[in-house]
Amino acid sequence: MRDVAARAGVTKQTVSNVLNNPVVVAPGTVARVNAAIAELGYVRNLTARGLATGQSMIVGFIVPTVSNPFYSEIVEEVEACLESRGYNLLLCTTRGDAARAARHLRTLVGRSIDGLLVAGDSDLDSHLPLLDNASFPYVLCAWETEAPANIPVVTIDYEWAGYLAGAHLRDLGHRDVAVIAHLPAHGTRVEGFRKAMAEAGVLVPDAAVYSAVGGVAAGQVLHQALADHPGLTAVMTSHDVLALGILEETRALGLPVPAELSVVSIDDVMADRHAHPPLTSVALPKRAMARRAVEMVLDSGSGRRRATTALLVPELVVRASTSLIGAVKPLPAS
Amino acid sequence: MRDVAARAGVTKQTVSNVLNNPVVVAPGTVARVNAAIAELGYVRNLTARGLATGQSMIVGFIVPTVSNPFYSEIVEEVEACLESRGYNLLLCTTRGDAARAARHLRTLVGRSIDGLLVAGDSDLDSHLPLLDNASFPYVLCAWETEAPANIPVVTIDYEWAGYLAGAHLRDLGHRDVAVIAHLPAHGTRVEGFRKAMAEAGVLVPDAAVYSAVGGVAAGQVLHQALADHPGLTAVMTSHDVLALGILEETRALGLPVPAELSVVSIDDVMADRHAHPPLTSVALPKRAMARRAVEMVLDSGSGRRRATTALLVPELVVRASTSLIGAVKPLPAS
DNA sequence: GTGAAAGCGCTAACAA
DNA sequence: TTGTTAGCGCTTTCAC
Repeated sequence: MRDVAARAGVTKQTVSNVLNNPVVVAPGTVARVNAAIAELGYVRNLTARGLATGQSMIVGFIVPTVSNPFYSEIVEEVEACLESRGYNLLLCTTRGDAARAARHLRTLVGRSIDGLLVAGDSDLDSHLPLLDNASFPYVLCAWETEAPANIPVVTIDYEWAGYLAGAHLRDLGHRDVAVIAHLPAHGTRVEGFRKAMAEAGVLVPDAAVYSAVGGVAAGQVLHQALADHPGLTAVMTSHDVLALGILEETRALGLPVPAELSVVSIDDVMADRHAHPPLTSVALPKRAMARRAVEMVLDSGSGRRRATTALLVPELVVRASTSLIGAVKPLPAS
Repeated sequence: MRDVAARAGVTKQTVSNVLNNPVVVAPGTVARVNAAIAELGYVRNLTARGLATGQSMIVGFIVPTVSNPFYSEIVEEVEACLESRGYNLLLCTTRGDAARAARHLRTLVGRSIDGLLVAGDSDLDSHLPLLDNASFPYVLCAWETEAPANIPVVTIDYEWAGYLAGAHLRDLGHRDVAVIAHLPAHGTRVEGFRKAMAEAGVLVPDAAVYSAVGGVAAGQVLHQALADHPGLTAVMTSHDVLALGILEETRALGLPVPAELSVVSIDDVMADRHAHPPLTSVALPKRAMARRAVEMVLDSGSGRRRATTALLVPELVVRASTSLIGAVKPLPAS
């Protein structure tokens, strides 16, 4: 910067002024400075700028993993929003490792990042106090369990998502249903589901709620559920990874969906559209949540700084994996 | 830091010394300083440290997307390696947008990051000169097209991957084959495939090489290929997303795999294992590549700084989607 | 083993 | 409109 200043016959400060907007600089000077910048191939050092301003133009994001379509979509949207506002993304994954999550948190506090988004409750709950020393705003994101008070959180109404799935099955006439869920993480979704079924007077017993991690496991669990509940007409899964696994399994079993078993899920991942049959799922507004979260951290300086909660509402997307109970069975696909 | 120093009755410098290894500090002093740090909840400012040392402990990574299993796996491994060495990851996605890629590159040059990994050749080829001004080492990664000379690159022998797929089909006796590929990006893989087939004297004509982006499109293209080549006994796809789409389609078509059509692919994504049938695929050593790339950028300071090229070799993983030509057809799954 | 001084490259506030 | 002075929080060099 000093070199640029010298070459343009001005001081560092003037160079700084043409680089930043606020101060008006004489057109001639601007031209000379820009010429010098171009000739020297100068790029301003953002670290130094960050130290001087206290703004790093970096936002951190702690996420459990990126190899899950739910999170990878959120990460992409967050990155896109940040980029459009001139920020960069510092990505940290926890991978189900609480110690690692804590390490990340500690490092981030030391970095003067301009904000932090935290998704993936399970690994972090207990370590959140580390952020007390943080000099930047942070918001919790995609938080499914009870969020600590006084911390802004933008999340989805997961219970409502479960309710919508349940109401759908209920309205289709299903009464003998099972749930396959990623527990305990998705407990809220199951509660919502139960509430919807309860409105038709049907109680979903614990014996009809199975736990599974991953699509393959879900497939196995389906066998169990089918054996336990011979009258079963429908299944809800707590997220699409499980549902996709179940769809695979029904195909192997020769069990026609939705004719003999309706399957409804939660998340609405892109692959759902192309599943066989296309999966009925409650769409979680991931991208909207991502955008909201970014706005929230970045704008938390201006205006009120109080903890706010944004609760986005999911919507049912009906495709072909659910049908009225007792509907005529179509012939198996030729 | 000044406060810590005051509380411990020493100077900033001494605090700095206990924080960093090199200088030996009296045990008593160390204890007092650490106590002060703990009491004050002090965390050292990495921006300031970065400005002073020229080391930010941040490595950048430019990738096309994270919602593709190939890249998300690489991103995860890169992040893990960096974390274990005390670095953080600055993630940039290009999303097939060259302008955006260029913007990212420009910003990164201004950040004093300690290194940069660049994957996703197609969007960036032409903008690479922007890195000439960079003050940090960078390495190209997962580069499939011709890499610019004099830049270190760690990638995979994609042609060999194609060759392995071809050799597998060839050794199984297949002669009438088609290729469905993400072109032009995966052209190298197709070339390798052709070489393997050529060794059995079979020429794969351009008319048997189809282009498709995405699994659904691949499914459509399969119809076309089947119509064009009635004698078709095997298909190679250039990556697993396409193969998975094709497997779905064969199921809808009632075309048994591998009895009537063998399918071999390239990549070996986790989902392959659980596909129906499990997909035979040439495994690209993504995680090894990620590790190598991280080592390469971070260690490029020490020792020789010359451009090096690491070419990792893929390996065929035989599962159940390929079989000897003319093998007995199993009955369709009950 | 510890302290004092200088400086990393930039911006903030004010003075000219 | 431009220049001057300070200082962001840390490390480095060297003297004590």
